[in-house]
Amino acid sequence: MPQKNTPAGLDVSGPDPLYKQVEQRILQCLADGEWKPGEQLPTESQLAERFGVAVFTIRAGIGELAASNILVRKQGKGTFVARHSRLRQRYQFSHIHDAAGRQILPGRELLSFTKGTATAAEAARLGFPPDARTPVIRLAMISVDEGKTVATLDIVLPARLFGSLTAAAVRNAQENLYAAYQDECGVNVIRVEEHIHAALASAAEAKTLKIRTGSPVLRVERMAYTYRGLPVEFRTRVFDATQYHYRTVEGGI
Amino acid sequence: MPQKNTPAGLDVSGPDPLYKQVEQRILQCLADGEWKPGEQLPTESQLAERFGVAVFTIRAGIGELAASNILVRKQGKGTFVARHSRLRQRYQFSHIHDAAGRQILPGRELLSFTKGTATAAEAARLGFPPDARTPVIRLAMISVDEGKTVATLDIVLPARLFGSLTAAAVRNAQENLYAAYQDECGVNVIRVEEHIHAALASAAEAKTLKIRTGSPVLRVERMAYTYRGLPVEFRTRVFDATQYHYRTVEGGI
DNA sequence: TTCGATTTGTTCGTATGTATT
DNA sequence: TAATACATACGAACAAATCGA
Repeated sequence: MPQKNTPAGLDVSGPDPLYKQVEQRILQCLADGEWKPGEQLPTESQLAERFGVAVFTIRAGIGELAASNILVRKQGKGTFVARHSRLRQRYQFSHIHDAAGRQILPGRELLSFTKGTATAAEAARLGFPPDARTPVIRLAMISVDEGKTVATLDIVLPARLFGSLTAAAVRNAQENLYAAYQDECGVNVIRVEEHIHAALASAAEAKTLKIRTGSPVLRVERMAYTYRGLPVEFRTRVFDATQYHYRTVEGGI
Repeated sequence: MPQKNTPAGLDVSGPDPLYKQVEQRILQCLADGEWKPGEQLPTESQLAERFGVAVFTIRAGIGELAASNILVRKQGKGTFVARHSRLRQRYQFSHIHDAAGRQILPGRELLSFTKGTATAAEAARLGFPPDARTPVIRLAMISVDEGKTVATLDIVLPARLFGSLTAAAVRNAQENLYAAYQDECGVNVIRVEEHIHAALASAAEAKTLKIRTGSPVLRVERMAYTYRGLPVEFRTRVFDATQYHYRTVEGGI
């Protein structure tokens, strides 16, 4: 008998330690939608019984997912699937700051909500074959802060995942659009990658942002991913580089 | 007796749990230079005896510092103070990518190494009073990749911490300048904050980067910090935005 | 308001596995 | 091979937070 399998499928003699297998199993359940954003997971003892391991091992697995902001533990209540709060960002996903260093948390205004097919470039980014005419939803928006247009915001979403998204839901969404993705479509963004470019404002951008054509702008292209690296959103933000900049922090303590 | 103190000073009845106190004590030892970059810490059992707690508690404290890349644990060997490798970045501190998405890991060329006093703005960033005429070291460099000048790189260092730094040490430093800071001056960078601006190339920048004056550039201003939030370096990098861009990733798994 | 049941947080002791020297 | 050191795993106890009776 070269290996021992518990009924739950965890492999005691496998290459990965049990707590990492627990982590993967929980991630799989999340990807399968068994536990949706905001919902409570079974208690640690229940999970221990289900997976056939000690509570200690469950805690180690959950601990890693909590450190990654995938799960949230609340003493006395339980363990929950992390949500994007409606009122503030779960991550510091908004990196726009003004010249004084103050973080800008702008509101949004929806200009258009249209359905179409992905361009080859968009399909490639969203993980679809370039010639598949993948149905997408396009959102054209502007970011507004204290009455000023801070940035243009263009979003491309695969229609297959976001079929239930409506213009009204986008308009009603408060600070964080990703909360609407969760509530309306069950899509949970857990990772983003951004490419920051500098460019000169096009005539259209200049008009929207009320700046001069050819003045410097920052263009931020973001890919957002859900569980298991599945790409779910491509967005482009353009803003006046003479008024605003982009800020990041790296490293701990 | 409202509280109980072990001889090592850990407060059992304090507001913070023991493992967090262990974390703080270890951080203090690092800040005091008791264990220098690359050196081995006492074993977990020794630390447990020293602090008067169980090995489990020491492991919890060390675990948090290891997760922050402050310490490195090696099975069978011991726990070590993390180092900036000479050959590659400990963090993905280099965020410059080309149009094809390839990360640029450029070499450096030292143009000048001078000593002077901080401007008011520099003093403010480095945590000194603006009128103190704080002595600083200035490094003017260019980043070079495959024979091309990728970026200008200007660094300001407080002379008080970097008195032992020499132009030769900077020239000899391989990929990672922060390794030289460790080896030559015992300064360990553990956190950086970057502000990314877009601008139009000045005449001087254009000449160095071999681009046209007024073409778009990205200007990245970085503050680097060591233990306990002490600022130790201010650097500015400027590069051609038509060839290169800045990339970040956020979130887990 | 108080009390008790539930759930996670912290701490300890112990045993065994695995990498290093 | 043997000793050392960290990694994994289990069991147990109590603390702290939460919630409902």
